Amino acid sequence: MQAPAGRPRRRRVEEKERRIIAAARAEFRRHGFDKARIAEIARRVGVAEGTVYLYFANKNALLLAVAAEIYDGLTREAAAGVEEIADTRGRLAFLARLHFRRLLREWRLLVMAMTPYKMADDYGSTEGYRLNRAYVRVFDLVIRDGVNRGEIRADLPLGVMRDMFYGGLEYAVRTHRLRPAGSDPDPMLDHFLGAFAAGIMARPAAAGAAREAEPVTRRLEEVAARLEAMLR
Amino acid sequence: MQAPAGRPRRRRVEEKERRIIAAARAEFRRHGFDKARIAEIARRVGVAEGTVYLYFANKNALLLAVAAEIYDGLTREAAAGVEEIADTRGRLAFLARLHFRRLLREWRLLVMAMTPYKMADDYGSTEGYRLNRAYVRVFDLVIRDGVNRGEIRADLPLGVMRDMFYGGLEYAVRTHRLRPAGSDPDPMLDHFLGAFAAGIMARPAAAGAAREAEPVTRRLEEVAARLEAMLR
Amino acid sequence: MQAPAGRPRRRRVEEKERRIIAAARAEFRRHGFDKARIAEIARRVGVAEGTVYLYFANKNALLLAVAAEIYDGLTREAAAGVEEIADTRGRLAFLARLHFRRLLREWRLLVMAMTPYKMADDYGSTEGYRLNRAYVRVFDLVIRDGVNRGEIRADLPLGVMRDMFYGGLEYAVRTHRLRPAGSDPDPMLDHFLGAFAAGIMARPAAAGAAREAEPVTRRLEEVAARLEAMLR
Amino acid sequence: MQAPAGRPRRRRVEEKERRIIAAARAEFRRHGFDKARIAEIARRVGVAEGTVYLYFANKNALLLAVAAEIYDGLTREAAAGVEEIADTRGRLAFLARLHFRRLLREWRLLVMAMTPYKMADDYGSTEGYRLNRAYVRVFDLVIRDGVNRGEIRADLPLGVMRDMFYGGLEYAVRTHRLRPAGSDPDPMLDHFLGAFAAGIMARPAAAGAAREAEPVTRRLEEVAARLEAMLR
DNA sequence: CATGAATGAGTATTCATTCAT
DNA sequence: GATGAATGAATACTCATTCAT
Repeated sequence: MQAPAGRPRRRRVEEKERRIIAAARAEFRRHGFDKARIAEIARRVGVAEGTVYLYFANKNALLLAVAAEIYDGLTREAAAGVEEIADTRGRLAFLARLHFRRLLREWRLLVMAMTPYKMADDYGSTEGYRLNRAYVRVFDLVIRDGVNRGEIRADLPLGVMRDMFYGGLEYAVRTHRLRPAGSDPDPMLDHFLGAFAAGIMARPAAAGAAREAEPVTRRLEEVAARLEAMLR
Repeated sequence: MQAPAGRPRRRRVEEKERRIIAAARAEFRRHGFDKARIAEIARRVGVAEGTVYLYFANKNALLLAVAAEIYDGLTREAAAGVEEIADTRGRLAFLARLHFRRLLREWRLLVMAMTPYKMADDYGSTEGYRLNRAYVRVFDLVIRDGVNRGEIRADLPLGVMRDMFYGGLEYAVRTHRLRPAGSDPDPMLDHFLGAFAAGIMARPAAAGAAREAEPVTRRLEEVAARLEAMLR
Repeated sequence: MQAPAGRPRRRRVEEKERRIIAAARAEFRRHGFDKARIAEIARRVGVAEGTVYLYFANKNALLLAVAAEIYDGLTREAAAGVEEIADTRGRLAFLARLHFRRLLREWRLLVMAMTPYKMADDYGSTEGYRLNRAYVRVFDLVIRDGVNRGEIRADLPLGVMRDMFYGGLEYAVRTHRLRPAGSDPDPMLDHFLGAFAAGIMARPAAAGAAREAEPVTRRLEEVAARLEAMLR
Repeated sequence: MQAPAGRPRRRRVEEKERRIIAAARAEFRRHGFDKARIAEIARRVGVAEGTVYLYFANKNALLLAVAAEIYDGLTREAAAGVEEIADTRGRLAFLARLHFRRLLREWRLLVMAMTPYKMADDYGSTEGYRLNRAYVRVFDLVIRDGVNRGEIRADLPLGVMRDMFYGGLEYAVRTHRLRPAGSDPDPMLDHFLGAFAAGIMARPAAAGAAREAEPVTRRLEEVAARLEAMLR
């Protein structure tokens, strides 16, 4: 009834791989790719340097594994969250917030993982590219679903929306990082989503007219507020 | 009786500085930052390596000077172009195309010039940041002007629009680079502008219902303007 | 009633040893000693790396086994060929051609097998040395036989002839390798043998004057032999 | 009257190059190529490691420089010695002794320098090959001169003689190294030269006969010496 | 202003060999 | 006998930057 020896050993191997990735993740986060030292990663895991190379061909492969782990997590969270939300707008809000938060919290690591390292010209054929595709597929599905439901404009190429969404979010994180620590990003995200939705959502006739009037009424309210202030 | 040597000497110095920057730009473009060699830059200019250090404190300063040159050009082109266009939408189209083209053509150099700052924790206090601010100020003016004209929603923070615009464009370039060489980016840019405008414009003169609402909102707008004038 | 397992098992073991040597030979030939990888040898044989070390103490021992195999083959061929040839000159011609061809064909492997010993200070106590001795013994026997028959000068130390023969041949191969591929080495080998024979043969039945001197020297030789016999 | 600054600096540079080569020579001799450490060479010269690379592109270039120095010395000595000797046989004896002694004294370094390093297949296009050619050219001239004087057989290709000469000598050194330290190599060298000369020298009728008798008379003299010893 | 020789820190990677199973 | 995961030593080379002239 002894379990075949292969199993536990195999499990130990997978366990070790995970620990190496975890250590690498910490090291990359702390020091960036170039200054991360394989020796330090090995030391943390408690193995010899050579052992790292039994699991990963080289430093780049290690970064890729870290990136894959991050992307996997992101993709899973994104997919799970989307499944629990019914309306397109809500789904986009969820994806935006998820992406924004993760990017903000692990800026250095994620930029490193997402920016094709060293601006490779062959990014398209990269493993990193495939990881990215898998992640944004969740976004794509949300959009396609929204188009089918008539909520999203059918005339816009998906790629344009995607670039505007994720590009805008990345820049938004960058901007947010310039603000004092602890600033609440939610109002900004609301605006972002508002603009993005306005850009891509189909306009049901009535709602459209109402929305067009929105800024004007808002300005009127501002004027009113000022008048009130004067009278007080 | 000594002729004022300062001028011509100064001119010679500036001339040499320009030549160093030009050589650096070529070298950075060809090899990227890390593999660019100061020695090669000096050789091209025809000076000793040490001489480069009389003009620039270090390699980073050299990259910064190159970036500054690029940004200056961009900023000038952007400002000049905007001045010749009357309507906001046309201005944005111009800025988008300009940015897209430059980024596409000098992707490596521009990403290089921007990436270190992306990851830096003190980006806000960076010279690179200041260069960037000067450049996007053109965009900001276009937007503010558009808001004043009532063409652009007044409720959206400028920063959100800016991030969506430039973030979206950067990602669009990245996407475009994955397509076969020579692909025409214009249709995509049109869609991008369409979506962006729809997101931020107060009245993309489009939807039928919206059009009917027009007289009403216009009258409201006029009322608001008069009230504002009174308050000022 | 247990069948004597030793035999077949032993046979299997020897079989595996042979296969390892064969794989090592191929690997060494292809990549040279330093770049030959034990792992690749094991893979080819279809055993684990550790298994190789059950048969050979280390990489050097493996090279030695390969060298031994080569030397054994050479030695056997040399001995067999010499046995079938009657005259000394013909025997030397055979040995020269055999050595030349083998060295030419397996230059890299054979130089590799010999070079470490070239430089080692303890070459004399080396296994490689013993292998070499066994091989050149065939040459030695030919020479001794030739001396006994009066065909070869008795005054020359055997070692001198041996060094000239094999040293000359090794350099001849080296020279031949510089010539265009496919060049015919035979004319060169004929000249080599001619010069070598002229150098060591007692009477290259050639020069006229030498023939006249023959009776005199023969008589002197006889006197010397008699005196020597007395002294012994 | 100040000497141009270029000179002494240039002289210092050449001086440093010499010192690096000398240190490398010592290091290579002691440890062989692979185990020689650039760091140690730099330390001995008293410069930084990087400085070594200002003078030599890499470790191989350094070995080549050492080899060149050795070859230059050998070539010069060989040429000078030959010039002072009139007869071909004497010249060959000189060259043989010179080569033998140098090879014996600096066996490791010279084998390293002479053996095309790592058995390169493109030895023919190697700088090492050119150095070697320059050296053996002295031998070639001696031979050609001997042929012109009628002392050396005109029917033998020069390459054959060269290979036999230097190949034989290399093997002779190897053999000699197996003998007890301090053994006198001269008798062996005499025999070597005797055999070599017999192999390549043209035989003037008379001299030929005398020469044939030589070994016999030598043996007679040995016998006489032993008889004398008995009578003493 | 200009030179250019000298500096020296800093690390990924390989692979023969071992030994617990 | 066989396995194969783990070990760990060992080092050439680059190039931005400096500073004596």
